[in-house]
Amino acid sequence: MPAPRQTRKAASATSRPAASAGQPGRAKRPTLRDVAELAGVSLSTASLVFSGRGPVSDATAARVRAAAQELAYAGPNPLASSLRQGRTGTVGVVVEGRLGDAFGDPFALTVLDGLARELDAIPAALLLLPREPGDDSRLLAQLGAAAVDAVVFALCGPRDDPAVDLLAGRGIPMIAAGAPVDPRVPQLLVAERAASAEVARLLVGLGHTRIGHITLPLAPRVPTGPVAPAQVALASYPDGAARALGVLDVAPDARVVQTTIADVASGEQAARLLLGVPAHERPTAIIAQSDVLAAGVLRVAADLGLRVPEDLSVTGFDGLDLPWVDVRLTTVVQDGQARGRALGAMVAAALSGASVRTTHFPTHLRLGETTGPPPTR
Amino acid sequence: MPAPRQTRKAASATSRPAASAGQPGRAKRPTLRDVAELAGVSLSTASLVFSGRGPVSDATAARVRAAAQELAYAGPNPLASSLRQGRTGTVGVVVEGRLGDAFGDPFALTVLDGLARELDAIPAALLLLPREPGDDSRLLAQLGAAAVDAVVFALCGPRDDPAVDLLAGRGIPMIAAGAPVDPRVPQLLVAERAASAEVARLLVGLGHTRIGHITLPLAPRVPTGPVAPAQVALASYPDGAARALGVLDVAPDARVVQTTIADVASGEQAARLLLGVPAHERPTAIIAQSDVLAAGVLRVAADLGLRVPEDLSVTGFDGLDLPWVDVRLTTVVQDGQARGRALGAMVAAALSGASVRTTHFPTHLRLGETTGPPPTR
DNA sequence: GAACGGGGTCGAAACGATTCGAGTCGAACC
DNA sequence: GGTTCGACTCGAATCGTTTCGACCCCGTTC
Repeated sequence: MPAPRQTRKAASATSRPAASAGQPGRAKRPTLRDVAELAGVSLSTASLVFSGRGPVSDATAARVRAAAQELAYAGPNPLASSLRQGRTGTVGVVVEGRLGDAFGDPFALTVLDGLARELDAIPAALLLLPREPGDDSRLLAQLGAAAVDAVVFALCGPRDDPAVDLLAGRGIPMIAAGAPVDPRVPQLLVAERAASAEVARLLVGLGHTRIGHITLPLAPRVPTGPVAPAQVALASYPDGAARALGVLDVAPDARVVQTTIADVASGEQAARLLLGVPAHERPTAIIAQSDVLAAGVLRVAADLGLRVPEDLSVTGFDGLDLPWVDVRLTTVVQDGQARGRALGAMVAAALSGASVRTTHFPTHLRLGETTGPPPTR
Repeated sequence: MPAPRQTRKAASATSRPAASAGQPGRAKRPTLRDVAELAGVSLSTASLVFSGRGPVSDATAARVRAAAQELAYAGPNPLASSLRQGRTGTVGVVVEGRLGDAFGDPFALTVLDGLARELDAIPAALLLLPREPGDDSRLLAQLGAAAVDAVVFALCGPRDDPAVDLLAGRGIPMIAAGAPVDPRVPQLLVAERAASAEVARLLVGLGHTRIGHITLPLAPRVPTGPVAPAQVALASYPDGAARALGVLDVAPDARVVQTTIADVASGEQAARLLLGVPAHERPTAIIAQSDVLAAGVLRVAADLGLRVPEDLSVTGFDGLDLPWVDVRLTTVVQDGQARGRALGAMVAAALSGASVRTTHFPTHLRLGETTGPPPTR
């Protein structure tokens, strides 16, 4: 075993400055160079030991590891490593609105879970990038400063997003589920409009003529309240817009109420707006754009003494299994887990250099116990 | 205006290789050097323009910006910038278990939301680091590869965590809420045991003698089922253990059942174990370690025809406002938002070099409609 | 008119790794 | 015994910034 050669600043390996009084906590950390010098090998060999990428004799590797141990070297600095390799092992997820609001919807959580699971195989970790509704500045700043390999727009968001320009300029691949709409962003699409139309057709077929529709937010910072059908097509969030258009395709006279966020409370609020009218004007069916909204409708119906489905039919979207909802909701089932995983797979493909194409994701109508013919008069 | 000097590889600024056929997507991006050369200034001056940190004449700045525009330069590479500055603008959050499970509990989500909100001011983004229960390897790999400025253990986790050694070795500050327990990790603590004991005291004071207790998981990968009181003290998750010990301090005979995850379904399952016994053995009060678990208990009680609180008292923990629970639960209120923000503030302090001390976070018992004297046999 | 000060700019040294091509050395083969 | 072949190791270039100290030039001040 050759004696470790003393080269430049070899001393630094042995005598550490021991956290100078000025700096509170941050002592100087050993680097790979320190380790290499203590082990008496070159920087490159030491690197090989940690990355396991090249042939290194067992003896050398052991010496390097011993040196690392002695210096309390915790492994290569991820930042330096990433810079060199051009990979960070981090994928950004843009989240619309406060985290609590966005993931208060169990469906969104399911998607995130599936996505995380799939990215785990790359492997990559998830960086949360929340966007304050109506204020892009913080998100753009984050995107400019964050080192990510790719960005996923997993949840409903605006059709036009300035983040796309920024990311495209950086050459960072993007994957979306519905929004933003841009040729540079491959999508995992759900036939929102068709699925929604199918629900409306079901109800119309049952004989309903007065139909209410509760949408997800159609734009940032909207209040919960009625929306004119003409405005729907202009909505900034394509996801909710498409579902609403599907309903209007089949039931052009549907009364549309949009919500601020997708949660039970908003669903209740919207339901009260639709149902709090004289009985002869009251909708006999309410199509909600999400199961949590539908859950709110069910609660209001119970509160108003309306039986479901005898007095009121209710439908949802997503096919959640909410343990605290006792009826089986008629809804459009989409597997959130699988959707998240599919998004993750698209990310993986993009990162491996493959060109990713827009794909479709299946849904199906599930008949539950919350739909039936309208009350006879 | 001086003509741009032609220095080494100045040509690369004008003639771009245009995505060679071999590499699918990744064209070579312009760097700050390209911009500087095109603008006819030094690299350092160009850097100054983007960081805004030094004095640069308006004319020069404009020229640099124009050059950037022309080359479609999207701003300094975050990776290189971070490496140089030693800061990434990213804070890791260790999440126990699948994302869907962990944040299925609205309380956890609230904490995360508060944390994100506070970190936003640093500014820093949140990197999700899930740990598969009972399998640290993936987490450790992620931690080794992820570039984070700090790590937060915001949710219940194991008392002893190998991640602490790794992070301490890297000099990355850690902040925790209960676990892991380690002198290198300052904590934001809740007086779990005392709060829990207070609940138990309330029930004992009301006259209850047969008390059931439903705990959060006490260790990774546990099945939902009964736990011997002696095992509680040995539990790997200090959070749930402390709450259980608080109950046992006051009601040593309490029957303890632990759950797999904190959700309504697990609460139901545990409640059935406790309540599915002959009436004279059946607990007259159930103390749940979380409001979602208590919600499960309420559902089972309703299913079994037990009136709350006449036949069964039920308590929770967290003080959630669950829109789909109609009674006002007796519970220990802790403001999750505020707790998250407090954690964020501790992170901010740690990053600014201050030494952070373990702190206590307040809770208070809220009397609701779900507790009363036991049935008079 | 010399000394001084300050705005503006620049060169060069980090930051901490990875990777490529080249070099060394011993063993195996003819 | 010379050659070839691997296995192992090394030096140097590179990733794309930020930042420190020096420098230059011009306007002030005494």
